[in-house]
Amino acid sequence: MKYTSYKPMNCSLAQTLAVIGDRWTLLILRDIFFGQKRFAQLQRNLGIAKNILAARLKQLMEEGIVEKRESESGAHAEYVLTPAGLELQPVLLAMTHWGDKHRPNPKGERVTFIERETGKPIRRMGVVSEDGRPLRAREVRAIPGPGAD
Amino acid sequence: MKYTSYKPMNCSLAQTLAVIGDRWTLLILRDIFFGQKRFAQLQRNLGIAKNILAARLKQLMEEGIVEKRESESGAHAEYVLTPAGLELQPVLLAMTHWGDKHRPNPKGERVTFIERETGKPIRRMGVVSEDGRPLRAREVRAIPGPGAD
DNA sequence: CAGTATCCTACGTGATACTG
DNA sequence: CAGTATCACGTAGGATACTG
Repeated sequence: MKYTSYKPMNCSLAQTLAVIGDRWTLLILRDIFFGQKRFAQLQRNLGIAKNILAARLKQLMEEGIVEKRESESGAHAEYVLTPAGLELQPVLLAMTHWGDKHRPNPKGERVTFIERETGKPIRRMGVVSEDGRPLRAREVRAIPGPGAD
Repeated sequence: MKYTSYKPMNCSLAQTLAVIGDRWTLLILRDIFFGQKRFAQLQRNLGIAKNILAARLKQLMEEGIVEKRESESGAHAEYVLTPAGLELQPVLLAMTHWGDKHRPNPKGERVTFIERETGKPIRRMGVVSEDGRPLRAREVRAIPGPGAD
């Protein structure tokens, strides 16, 4: 009768969904990845209700994805990604790449990710073999590990 | 007053969420990636209500992620991934990797992805520069493209 | 500015019964 | 087996007013 929770599932994907699977969470993280730090900025950019944003940020803090701190001037609060949060970048980028390819804007790419130092676009997110060859979906197989049921 | 829809957002990430952002969708896709093909299998493995599963599969077909076909014997229906669906694999794998690392099962890795031909584990999903160097989140920058607002 | 506190409602979900 | 139909429910989401 209650909504099924992701938490008790012994599945790495479900565990990730327990953290970022809510409707707004990934969009909030996107904005934080893009440099937004403040509550009001996030709220305006996203058009999200304040109570929802507050709840999601609280949840992200409890999950260790985001940290709250004072700004340098001490004038306001800032939300920044923790190391665990930063490691969500491959997830965000893989989803962004897929959307840009399969649900494109007719005017072209909406966003390009470049390497900060060289200015060159990064490589498209993809599955890669141990020695660096790109693999297609069918060339990959999943086998249960010690933590499987 | 209505739930905010992802569709009108000019954002590649939001577009992807419009396709796979529902609570059950990614878990269904996971099972299909893992080789499940039939309605009853999916329903039992996931513990999902039949009407929900039917609705999600229908949606996935409309979005061009999954196709329905007859089994070879003709005895039952099968759901298989389209090319666009197969290209979601990086998303699934990135999420699985994150969950396995940051929400681990104490007994060890829940699943390992190996290259079918060599049997060797694939490389961990990560952001990579044009010439193949792994990049950390902070070394990547997003710049607006022609499809940006 | 950065939230809480309330209240309301629509929607996603879940259970079950039924059908070709 | 592979769904459809119906109904009942909880909760996520939304709007708004208020607070330190």
